[in-house]
Order: sequence, then structure tokens, then C-alpha cells
Amino acid sequence: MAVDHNKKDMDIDNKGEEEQKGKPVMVILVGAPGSGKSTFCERVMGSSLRPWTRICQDTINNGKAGTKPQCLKRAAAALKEGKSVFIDRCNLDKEQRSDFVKLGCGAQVDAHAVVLDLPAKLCISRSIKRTGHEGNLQGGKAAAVVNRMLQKKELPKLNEGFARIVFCHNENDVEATITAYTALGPLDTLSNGCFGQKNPDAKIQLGIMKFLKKVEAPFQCAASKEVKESENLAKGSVDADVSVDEITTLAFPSISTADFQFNNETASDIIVEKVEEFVNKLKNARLVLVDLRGLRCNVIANAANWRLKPGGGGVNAAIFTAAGLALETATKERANSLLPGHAVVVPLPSDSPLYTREGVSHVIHVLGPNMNPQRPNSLNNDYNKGCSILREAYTSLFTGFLSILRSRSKLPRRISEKLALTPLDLKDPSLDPRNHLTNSDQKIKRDDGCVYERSKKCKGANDETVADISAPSSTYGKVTGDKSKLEGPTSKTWGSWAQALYHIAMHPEKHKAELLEVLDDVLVLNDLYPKACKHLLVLARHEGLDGLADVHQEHLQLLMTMHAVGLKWAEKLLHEDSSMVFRLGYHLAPSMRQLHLHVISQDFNSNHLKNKKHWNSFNTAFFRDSVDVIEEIKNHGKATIKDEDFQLSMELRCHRCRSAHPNIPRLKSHISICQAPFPHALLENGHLVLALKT
DNA sequence: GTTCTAGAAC
DNA sequence: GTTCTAGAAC
Repeated sequence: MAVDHNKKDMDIDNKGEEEQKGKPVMVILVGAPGSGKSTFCERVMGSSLRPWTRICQDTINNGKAGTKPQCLKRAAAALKEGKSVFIDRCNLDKEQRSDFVKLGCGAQVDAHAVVLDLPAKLCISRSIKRTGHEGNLQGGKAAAVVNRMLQKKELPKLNEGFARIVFCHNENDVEATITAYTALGPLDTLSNGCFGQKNPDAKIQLGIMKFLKKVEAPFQCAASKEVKESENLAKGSVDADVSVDEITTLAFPSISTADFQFNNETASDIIVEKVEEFVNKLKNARLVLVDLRGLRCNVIANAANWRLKPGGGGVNAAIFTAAGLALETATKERANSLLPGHAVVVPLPSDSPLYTREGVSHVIHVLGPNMNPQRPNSLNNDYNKGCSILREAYTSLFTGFLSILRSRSKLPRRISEKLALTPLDLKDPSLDPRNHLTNSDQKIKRDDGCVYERSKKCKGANDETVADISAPSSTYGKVTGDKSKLEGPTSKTWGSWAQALYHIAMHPEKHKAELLEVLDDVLVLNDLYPKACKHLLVLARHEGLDGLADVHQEHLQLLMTMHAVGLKWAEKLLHEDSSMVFRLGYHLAPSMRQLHLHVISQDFNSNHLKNKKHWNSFNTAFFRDSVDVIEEIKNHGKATIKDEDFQLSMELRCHRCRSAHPNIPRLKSHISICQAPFPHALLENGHLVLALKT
């Protein structure tokens, strides 16, 4: 310990000289918001024998935040009165400090610096907590501000005019320094010099690498380390963990500043600007710029490369490694490449280690501008373009996060439970307040290894485990026995308006005028509210098939018939207009009862396409391509019915170029002119039906 | 699934 | 002021 507060000998040595006239000191505190500056002052002033004045910029203006000149004026007055002063403001760069140091010289007073160089994580946690609304918007903002400040920090040096500088890197250092200043009587002095400094030019490490590293280690170790680390937090680790589970948290790295060599300061400004723009929309969620080991989050932003492939830069490689092959596969399903300024939300499959161990539910890949001439598509220092792309990148990122939040608020409770079911919770379930409500539920699941039927109120919430009803026969019998006529095989309650297709399928003879084709197993008709120029339905005639959830191995032939008939009609329509492109598929959770295959042209030019749900039901994972469903039934005997309801409220993206658009009218005007080729995932494996080139 | 409409967003 | 969304009712 370099702090020399116990060197009584020295104090005694100096006493003779100093006894004549006690000399005030000016202590300039240096530290980010949340580093503990005010606490430091209060602790010293609480039991010091020396007269102190604390000059706090946050409260100098009648309890409100004031200016630097106000602080200087007040400090000068206090020193003149012979009081020692604390300068309680961040003072993180030389320029901010210099006027105060000069003040000290003018007043013949020694200037000291006490640097509270504590881990960013600690500062941010405290600074979030201080707002009184932990985890809310203020929190996100505070995190970004603290991070920016720490990026810009400039540690004090003796040559700035300080007589004494003490660096505190942890709570023990802080305690020792508080003791030293508390013990500093009116006539005492502390020795001059620089104490406790370690690797002077070290920059704050902006790395998600460390944050993710614990994924590789056994979780218990990581968890206990985390607890140990956060013991120093005033609030304690228990609260911190609980709150993280309850607050949807996006951890994001600084985009483009590493490999892509974007100027750090400009990038920080853009981060703050964009975070400020979005915090108000986030309501009960949190944004955290990552430099935070042990912080648990539900959504991670990845500073991706344009190919959306693993490898390359540190953050990208780390995330792909931690999330396993599942992330690669899931990413490929959504996009094959990314344009600078864009982002793509990828829900993590439930078998990804990042999901099972860390509860991370989504990765948002985001691509920033490239300023690195060593890499392809460098912007050659064009910061006009660079800044605008970087802004777009953050906008896309936060918009994506927002879409996750919106969908999450609609998810049934069961899903959020699943997200929260991390090993830490299992270790001590009492730490989690939700467990008072849900513990018994979870016990049942674990004890008998089967999953009960979902609540009928959870509309469309058939996740894969739930759809697979393996409940005891009594439960099953009750459901089937008491079923009303409005209920289908999956026990979803269908409103009267949702029965139209079912009635047609059961009584085609009453609907002759509406039918394009009548076959033994299927009917073909125009969708009553087409969402594109051409939009047909191939309707199964079998009773008991309400949607994909009811489809099993035995229906494989039917699915193939439906596909063949759909294909036939698509080709027929292509013959009339060869510029059309068709896609064939099912809605994961259809609104209308009775299994039906959509055959829809990809122009989406229709007045009936009016809202986000319409668009997303045909352009996200909510739309299951017929060819994929058939493959799945072949291989697994049933279709995966994941909870893809959130897809319906996802941001609006062009199905061709994947650009994001703020609302339906803007999206529609874009798709009316977008000529970009379709994404590879659609062009491959017969997902799209196009005219043969002749 | 649509329609209607309050109120949010612009 | 107008535009747009999202929730309730059907």
C-alpha cells in the first residue's frame, strides 16, 4: 500500500515547521460519476478535526447543478477563510483540473488529487442506483455517460501542479485514504508525491471478451466470483442479480472503434447521442455499454462483420464462440450479410450455451462503418459518411432491442420464467422473488418430467415443449372430453370470426363461388384480404388440423399435396406474369382455424396489408416455408412450434434488402421500388418460386 | 382475420 | 394539425 497515512514519524518531523500556521489543503477529487467522490468527502468531513468545505458542482447552485466558475469562486472564498476544500466534481481531464490547481497556487495552498479509479462496473452500478430508479432509462444513460468519461479520462500528474496525488483502485485504497485525510488535523500535513499509481497509461479496456469469458468457465465459479466482486457494491449482489433478471438488459460494445478504427471520441459522442434518443422509449429496460464482467443481460449486441460469420474481431469471435453453432444457424436463417449501419435481431435457439447458461435470449448483429484502410470497404477517413452510418448502426441496434422489448412484454409468463432459470437461480431460488409464484410450477416440471398444457389464455403460445402434450391422461381426458365445439385439437379457443376457413373446408359445396379448385384433400381459394397482388390459400380438408401444431408424420402426404397444388397455382400465375415471385408457407400461429398454406406473391402490393403484424407474418420466422415444414416432418415427425409470436412485432424490414423502416407507409413505399436481389436464404432450396429464365 | 378508435408520434 | 399504431370488440 503506497498510501502513507500511518507514517507518524514524518508528521512529527514536519510538525515544528508547520505548527506555527496550519495550512489548508485543496483536495481535487478525480473520478467518474458513481466512483464515490461525495461519499469520500462526507466520510472525511464527518469526523475530521480540520475545517473542510465541500465544493460540489452537482449541488452548488442552491442544491442544483451549477457551473465550474461557481465552484472556483466558492473554493477561493473558502480557502481565503483558511478552510480546506474538497473539489467534488469529476475532474477527469487536465483542462478541467488546471483552474483549480492555479487557484491553489494563488492562495498558497497545496493542491492534492485523490483519484478514485475504481472499476467501471462499480461506478456504473452506483450511478444507475443513484437515480433512484434502478435499471430504468436513467440507468442506461448513466452507463453511457460514465463509460464515455472513463474513455476520455486523463489521470493527474504531479507536473500539473499537484503536491500530492493518491490513486485508489479499490475499496481498501479508498478506506485508507479516507483514514489519512480524516486523521489530518488542522496542523498536520501529508507527504508530497505520487502514490498508488499503476500502469499510468492504461486505457479502460473496452472488451466483451472478459464479459463473456465466464461462459467457458464452470458457472458456479463465475457466479461466486461475481458475488465476491459485487460485495463492495453498496446495494449488494442479491439485489443486483434479481434486478438484472427483471430488467431486460442490452449489453452492447462500442461499434467500429476497434477493428474498424473509428475515432473513439466521435464514436463516444454518437453513442451518448443515440442512447439519449432511445432511453425514453425503453421504459423499463437497460442499456449497458460493455466493459462489465459479470453483468447479466438478456440481449447482446455483436459488432459483426458484413458476412455475419464467426472469427475476425474480438467481440464477434467471442460471441460466436460463446453462443455455439446454434447462433450461426439461427443467424443464417435471418440474413446472410449485413450492410454498414444495419442490424439484425437473432433470437438464440434454446440449445445455445449462451441461452441456457446465461439467459441471453437474443443477439443483435450490428455492422458499423469501417475506417480501417486494411479492411474492405474502408470509408477513407470520410467522417461525414462514417458518423451518419454509425448513427444508423446504433439506431438499428436500439430499434431492434425495442422490438424485443415490445414482444417480451407480450410473452406469456412461462417464457420469462424460462429465461430467468439460470444456474444461479437454481442455486438459491429464494433469491428470486418470482419463485414465490412459480417455484411449485417448476418443481412439477422437474419431478415428473412432463409439461402441462399451456393456459388457453396464452394465445398462440405453443412453444415446442408445450405443444407436445404429455400430461397425465386425466388432464388430457378432461380437455378432450369437455371440449366445446369451438375448440380444435390443440385446445386453442377460436373466436367465431376464426372459423370461416374451417366452415369452408367442412362444407365446400356451400362455398362453390369462392373456390378456385376442389380436390379430394385440399381446396384452393383466394385469400379474402390478399396481402399481395396474388395471394391464394390451399386449404386442407381434414378435420382436426387447425394449424402446424397439429401436423404429424401421418400428414406428410397431405403436406406434400398441399405444396404441389400451391406450386401448380404459383406456376400458373407465373405464366400470366413472369415477373412475379411466389413464396409458399404456413403461419406459425394462424389466426384462422384449419390448416392452410399461403401462396403469396412477393410484391406485397395490397391495400389490405396495413400493419406490422401483416408484414411480419409473411416476412419473419413466423412464416414457415412449406419446403422446410415438409423436411421437418420427414425428419422429426412434427413441426417445431417455437414461440415466434414476438416476430410479429419486430421492426419492419424490407424482405429484399433487409433495410429497416419506421412505419408501414414508409416500408410500403420502399418495397414498391426496392430491386435488391432476395436474400440468399430465400433463393436457396426452393423457398421462392420464380419464372424460369429463358 | 377486420374494423374502430384513442392516443401516441410526428 | 395529421399520421400512425395498437388494443378491444367482433
